[in-house]
Amino acid sequence: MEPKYNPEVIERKWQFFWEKEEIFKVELDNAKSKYYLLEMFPYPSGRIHMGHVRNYCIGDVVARFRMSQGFNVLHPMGWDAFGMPAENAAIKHGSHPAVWTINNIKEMRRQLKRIGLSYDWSREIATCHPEYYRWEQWLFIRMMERGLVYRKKSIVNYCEPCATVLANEQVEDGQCWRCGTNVIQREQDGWFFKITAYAQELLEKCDELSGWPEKVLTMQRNWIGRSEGARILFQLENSDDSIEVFTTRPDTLYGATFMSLAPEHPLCLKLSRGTSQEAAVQKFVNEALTQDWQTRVGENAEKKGVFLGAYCLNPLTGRRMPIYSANFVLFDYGTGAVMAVPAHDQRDFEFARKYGLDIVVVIQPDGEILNAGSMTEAYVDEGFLVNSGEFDGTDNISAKRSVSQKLESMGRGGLTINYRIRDWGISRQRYWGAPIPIIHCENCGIVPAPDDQLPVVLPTDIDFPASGRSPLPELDWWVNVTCPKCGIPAKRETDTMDTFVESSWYFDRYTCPRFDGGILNPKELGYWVPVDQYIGGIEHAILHLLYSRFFTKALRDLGIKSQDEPFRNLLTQGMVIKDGAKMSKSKGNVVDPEELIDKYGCDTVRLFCLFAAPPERDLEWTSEGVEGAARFLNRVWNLVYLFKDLHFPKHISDQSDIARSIRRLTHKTLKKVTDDINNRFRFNTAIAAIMEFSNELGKISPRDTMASNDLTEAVYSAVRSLVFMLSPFTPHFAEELWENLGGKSGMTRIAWPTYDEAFLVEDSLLIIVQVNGKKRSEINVPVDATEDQIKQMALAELNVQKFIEGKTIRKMIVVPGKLLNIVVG
RNA sequence: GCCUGAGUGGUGGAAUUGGUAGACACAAGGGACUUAAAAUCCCUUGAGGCUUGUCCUCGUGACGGUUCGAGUCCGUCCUCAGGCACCA
Repeated sequence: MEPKYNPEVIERKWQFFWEKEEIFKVELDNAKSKYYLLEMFPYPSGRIHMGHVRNYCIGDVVARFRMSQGFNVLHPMGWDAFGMPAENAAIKHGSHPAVWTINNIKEMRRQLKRIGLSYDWSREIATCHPEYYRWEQWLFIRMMERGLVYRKKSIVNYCEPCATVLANEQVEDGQCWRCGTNVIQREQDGWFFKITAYAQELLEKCDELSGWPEKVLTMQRNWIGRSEGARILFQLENSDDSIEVFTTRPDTLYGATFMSLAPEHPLCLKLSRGTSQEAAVQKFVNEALTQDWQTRVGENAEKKGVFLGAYCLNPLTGRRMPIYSANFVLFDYGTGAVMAVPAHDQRDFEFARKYGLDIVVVIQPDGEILNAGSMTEAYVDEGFLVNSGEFDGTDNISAKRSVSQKLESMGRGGLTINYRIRDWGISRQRYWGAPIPIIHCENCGIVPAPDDQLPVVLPTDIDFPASGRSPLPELDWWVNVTCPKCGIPAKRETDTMDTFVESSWYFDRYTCPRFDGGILNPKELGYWVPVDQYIGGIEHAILHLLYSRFFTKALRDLGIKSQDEPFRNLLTQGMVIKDGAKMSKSKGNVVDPEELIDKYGCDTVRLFCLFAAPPERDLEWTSEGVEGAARFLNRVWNLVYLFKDLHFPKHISDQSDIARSIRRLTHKTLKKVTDDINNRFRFNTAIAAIMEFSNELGKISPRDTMASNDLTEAVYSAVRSLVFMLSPFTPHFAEELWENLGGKSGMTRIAWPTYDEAFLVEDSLLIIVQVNGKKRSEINVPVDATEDQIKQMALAELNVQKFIEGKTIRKMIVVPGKLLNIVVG
């Protein structure tokens, strides 16, 4: 055994060993319990960063621990390989997105391998691979057949020079993030996934996700945004057409005095046409649509509107309600039209005051008379209906139902549930994404690519234009095809899919990554899913996790999956922070993982990542802390070196108190570490316990063991337990020590040590003695001491007597094995 | 504004079910070794007090409450972080 810890040599040695022996390769085995552990796969940006390291180290501890517990652990890794940065780099450096991506994957795979993670690399997936997106295209068509995919016109952020739709997060201050041009709102055709079909189930199933952080569930519930209310039809004056609104306050319908439409609402221009308001409305709508979002609906945005020159009729009062377009009405929510009840809605109130519109009070609170003329703000709370015809006097809560029922009987609306969540627009006018497998035919319209023509391969043998535009629409040889239905010349869809589509099902594909008989191999899928533990950043709390839940439900309804939910347990790890801020290039506080590995070895880096904070909290990076982790490993190395030649005694002839206490601490630590990893994911406290254990062992010298073979046995076992407990955290370090101690290599295949309750028994107990709840003394009592004996010993304590002298003992509270509280008065 | 979290020494954090507050580590100070430094090892380290003890008082964002006993439970409030936000 080397007298000094040399991480560079041993890390290379053990990584080679694990790879050669295929230690982490797993296969379906019905005889064994499976455990599917997954960390969110990375975007191949080129270099791994500390956030990745932290995420994957946390996962690796769990994986190795479960392996040692005898589970058949599926622990895969892959690449979320489509996306804009590849195109961006291509424009900047003149490389091809595919080449850039493949090189990045190569580099990052090399970096990940240096951390010594327990992945089954034989299952590696890159989502840009045609054999991956082939099945995504297949699924797209199946979903289309079930009505879960459709095409519609919608209003999107659009950058003209770049010729693409931009996601909201790609618009900065109203400008394109890449070219700086003002983004415009443009109506455009696009493909949508009907996630709203599952809105209710996605919401309800949140209650069953007991292994998810409450925080994430709350965010998802808010995002889905269910609200109960009514839909109401307002007939247009001099027309048979109606405007439909959604409201949560049908009880205030008698007080609706005007109507507000979102500027995007098609009726704005239609109704004002030919009226004296036509020009004003055009100007207003145009302004609202070209304005950036913050200016229009931001915190300080002014509420503005314009009369359309048209009226609709209140279905219950018959009142002529002027129709306005208002900038604060969201086209995306409800129906994009709002019945305005100024007396009972603050926005409508302000709007009515500004434009001189009628305010009619229809809800009266108890003990206060509202007067429309003197109100300074809307009354939005509960009360009784007034000015509401047959409903006068009913409380407004029950009026919600009765008013809705009346509307329903009139055919003018009824109770309904509205969701905030929108359908998922997946069309991107980008090149580097999975092609949408559709053919547009003049005769047949939209025709899916036939299954036997899948995958629709993204052409890669092309020059990538410097303009940044997708080259696909210009690629005549690719775009021009014959219609699979009627055979006439037709054109391919040139939009590609949002990259969130790939990440919505990759965890299923890991169960059978090379299967070519279908999207998923039912046998493998049935054995491995659901994911038992998913680990990743909180930034995916809504999008990725919600989309994945949606896909699992869609796959279930297609008869492919049998689970309702993809991820049984979710751990959201915190960010890596340095000098109080998230590591970023712009702040100049980035720490390069590889430099650290060069300097200290990956085991030290791993140990620090796991020790400095519990996983879900942010981790403050300090170089001193890393030094500390390295020092600890050196101390353990030296300790093991010191005791490496101890032999397990043939027979034990003596009894040693030190041996007993070492044995007790060994098993106590085993219990603590097992429990912390198993049930709590508290690696920081597990490591702290190991440190304490190691500190105690450090106090024993080899000379002590010569005198007692009882102690020899205790230390022999303690040192081996110490090394084993470190194996999930610092696996190379542990394997090397284990081997030097004569152990078998491949520790994940060796059973995790169990603790023995018999060794945990203490010789004596430390009892805290309190007087009136304040600690006044502590006493050591024999384990078998009776309550009376403990009380007598406590009362005999000098410092206790000081505080009870001259007072009456009211009672004594005994917490067995821990504490005695003497209550005096 | 609403919804989540969180607030403990100089710092990161611990205290798992209401029972010794500050484990473990970092930093700092002192000492040993060394010609010296680094490394390593040992000691001290929440604040305050004097009577220097198996001592006392205070102390977990603030103020109340429940309890024999509260970092932990309840109420009110403050601060910070994250999410949502004119959602009809």
